[in-house]
Amino acid sequence: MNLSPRIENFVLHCGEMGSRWGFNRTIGQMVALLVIHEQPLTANEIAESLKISRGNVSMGIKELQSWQLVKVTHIPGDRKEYYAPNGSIWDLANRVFEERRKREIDPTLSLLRDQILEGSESPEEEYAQNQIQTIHDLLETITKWSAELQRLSPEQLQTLMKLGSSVSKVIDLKDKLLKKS
Amino acid sequence: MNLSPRIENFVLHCGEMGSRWGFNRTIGQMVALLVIHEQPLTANEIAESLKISRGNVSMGIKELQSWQLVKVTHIPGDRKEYYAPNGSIWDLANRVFEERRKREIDPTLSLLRDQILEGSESPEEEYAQNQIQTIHDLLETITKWSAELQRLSPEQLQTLMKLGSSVSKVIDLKDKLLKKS
DNA sequence: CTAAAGTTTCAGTAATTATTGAAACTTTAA
DNA sequence: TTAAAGTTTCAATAATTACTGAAACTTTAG
Repeated sequence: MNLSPRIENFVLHCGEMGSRWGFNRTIGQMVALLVIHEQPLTANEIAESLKISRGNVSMGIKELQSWQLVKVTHIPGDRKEYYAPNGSIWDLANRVFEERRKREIDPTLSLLRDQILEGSESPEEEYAQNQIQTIHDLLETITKWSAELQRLSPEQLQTLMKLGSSVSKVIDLKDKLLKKS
Repeated sequence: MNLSPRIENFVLHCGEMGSRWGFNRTIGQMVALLVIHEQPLTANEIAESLKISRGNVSMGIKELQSWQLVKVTHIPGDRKEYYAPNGSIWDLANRVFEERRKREIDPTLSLLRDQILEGSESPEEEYAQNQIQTIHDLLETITKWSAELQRLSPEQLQTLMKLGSSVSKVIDLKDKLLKKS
């Protein structure tokens, strides 16, 4: 399994970006490789293509499954496991987005909720408590909004995204709508 | 500078989350501390509160400035530098969001653009090229959309966010609007 | 100009995170 | 039932990233 220079370029880049996207180099490379290949690949092919150990691939697959980014397929008469991306590019991006929300926002939201329940004891903590409330509200809004986006169909999302510079017009529109009813 | 248990709790949590938010533990703690304190703090106070070295604070401040998250203030007759959050919670979140877009999306977008220009040579690369195009389009849409959000006033953004479950209604509305005109 | 107050830098080291590879485990064809 | 094919686990180690603290640098009051 030798990669063409161009594909190798893409795969290596995704490896470098991997850690910024919430995983590590190997995993970034693995996603890239799977996405760019029409046919599913075996663990050995992945290891060979990326020049990494078989064990590393196994751990990577496991991680990618926890992100729901790969699926396993089989070829009749062949007992090897073949791996492929779990859905379209759009599906994958959505899952990464969702998973990151879980890791980056949810734990904090839950801590802040608890802290708000406790109330502020000393007057010195009054300001702190206020700031915590503000952060909490912000995170909650983001969470609700992102859940909302997840609920939209890809087509609706496309429409929304493509609204582009007319977003503010839509907001105005919504205001008018509210006033009428 | 001793922190109350509750504030310490918050600060430590932000430290743990720091790396998930795109920086490191120290920096997460520093932002938390600055945000929770009404008065600006000196570098020494920060070092003492967080029990970290003075040098580490200096590097942290530098990093926070590159994210545009802190501002420096002075007290007349005192030549020490005092640090405070650079704007409201909402401003800070916005900056983090923007900065992360720059680090996580822009480099890839630029690589993909180049790769698309090169075109696909072998037919074997045809599929790869297609996938790259799809990723490119997705990232470009996200970029445009996020620039759009940055342009909205906080109030407009609030309105948009609070649309919540009526987002899809607004999209339908927009469709109707388009058909009329 | 100079010394005191304050800040930054960076080489060395500590802490964390990723990777290998060999051994253990699992599955299946015969 | 067993041995060959395939997969997973995990202790050891490599690679990366973060932190300290002492020395160098900068600023300013007198």
